[in-house]
Amino acid sequence: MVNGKIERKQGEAGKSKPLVIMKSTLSRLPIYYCYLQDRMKEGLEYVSSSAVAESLSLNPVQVRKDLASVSSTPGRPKMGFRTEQLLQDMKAYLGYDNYNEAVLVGVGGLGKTLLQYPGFKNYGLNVVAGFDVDDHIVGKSVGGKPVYKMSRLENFVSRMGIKLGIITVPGPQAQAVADKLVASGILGIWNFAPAHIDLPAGVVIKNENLAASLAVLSNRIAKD
Amino acid sequence: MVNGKIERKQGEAGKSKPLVIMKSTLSRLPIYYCYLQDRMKEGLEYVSSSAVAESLSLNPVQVRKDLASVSSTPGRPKMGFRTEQLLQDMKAYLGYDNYNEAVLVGVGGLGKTLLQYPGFKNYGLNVVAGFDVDDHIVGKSVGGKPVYKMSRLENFVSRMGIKLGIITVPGPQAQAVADKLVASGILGIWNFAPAHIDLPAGVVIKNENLAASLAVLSNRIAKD
DNA sequence: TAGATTGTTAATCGATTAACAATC
DNA sequence: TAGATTGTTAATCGATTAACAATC
Repeated sequence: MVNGKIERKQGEAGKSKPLVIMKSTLSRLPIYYCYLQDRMKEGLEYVSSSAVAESLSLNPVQVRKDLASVSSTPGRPKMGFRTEQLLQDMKAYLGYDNYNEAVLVGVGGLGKTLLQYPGFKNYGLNVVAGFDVDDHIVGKSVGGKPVYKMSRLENFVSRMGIKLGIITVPGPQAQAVADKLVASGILGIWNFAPAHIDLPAGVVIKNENLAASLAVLSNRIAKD
Repeated sequence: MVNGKIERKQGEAGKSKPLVIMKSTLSRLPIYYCYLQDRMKEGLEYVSSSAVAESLSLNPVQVRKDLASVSSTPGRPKMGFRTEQLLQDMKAYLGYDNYNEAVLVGVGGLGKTLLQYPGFKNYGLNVVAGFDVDDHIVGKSVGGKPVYKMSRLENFVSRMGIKLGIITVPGPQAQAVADKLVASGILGIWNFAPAHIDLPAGVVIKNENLAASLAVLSNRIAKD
């Protein structure tokens, strides 16, 4: 009994931070991050979760929990969180400190846009090259990034040890591209193609689906 | 008591379909739709929810419920749903039958891509024009869509009675653009700008946030 | 002190998943 | 009939929101 009590106490002292952060929290962090950067520029030394909630139209409790789950130091009553510290904690947690390299496959309309999108570097993402089957674009460079032919994909990815692949090919080719990426050692796929992709366990995927977003939006417009 | 019973019975007979469909279901419908189109092309007359679930790596119960919530006719045991009928029901529910007109503001990299994206017409979306401040692009046409100067936005939107606005301007300008759109009578905003937008009640917004998606994906890669 | 803000525990909500009876 | 599939009701899970005590 006494032992149990002591162990519990030690356990409680040990848990400084939750090991995992809720997925929903994670997807809000970049929004906070962006907002805090603006406040930082304004020279605001402290920021309260209530202020953040108010500005971003979120529930204050939700914001408080979200911030608490990443902040290395607890918020101070009546003050809130130190803006700079909080930004740094988020930056570290989101991995914006060290670049994550990625390749992009399919340099069409959307692919081209993403390849030259300058914003990714703020999110710790560095798209190092594009790949395409079209001879008209292979060999060119888009936004300073080289475009190689598909046959070089596997060698490039495995040699550079790249872990993230962005798929922007037409739907029917998505699975084949994914298979190649996986075979080269990719661990995560960001899929913009309108197609379902089957993957072996251990490889994670995030599907970006404009049609799904649009469906929700249109439906809400229609109803009101 | 007897009355109560009768009324309950009538109520049950009356509810042919749920009036509202879960948001999560709604966002899966386009995925089913796409899948069913492929099966249709293959000439498959019937399709079962178990087969759909298997192919799309979803839970069979979830798929069954989703399909049941849009299908005008119940699925038949041992058979499943008539592919053609189900496609038609989804098409109707998602509003893919009648075009929803939209304007796009900010014809930069992403804006240009979306303006000329041919896929939207499959989703019942017709982006009729783009607007921008840059004189170099104003007056040109992108993917067959005219690009007008910003000063024409409000007049254009209100005169054409357009209900949906797509925002692809840099973050700091998003709020001002949204205000103009709302003033012109827009009911829904599809926001691709990395910024929070405040809106009056009655106007719905869907924020598209690549940084959020990326955060979730990177985190899952890092952990595994 | 009073009031604003914090963190935590409990209640609610929405969505998914499990269990099962009904049907062809 | 047996088996695959359906629809529905109940249990579980994850996330949000409400309630409240603690702190500066």
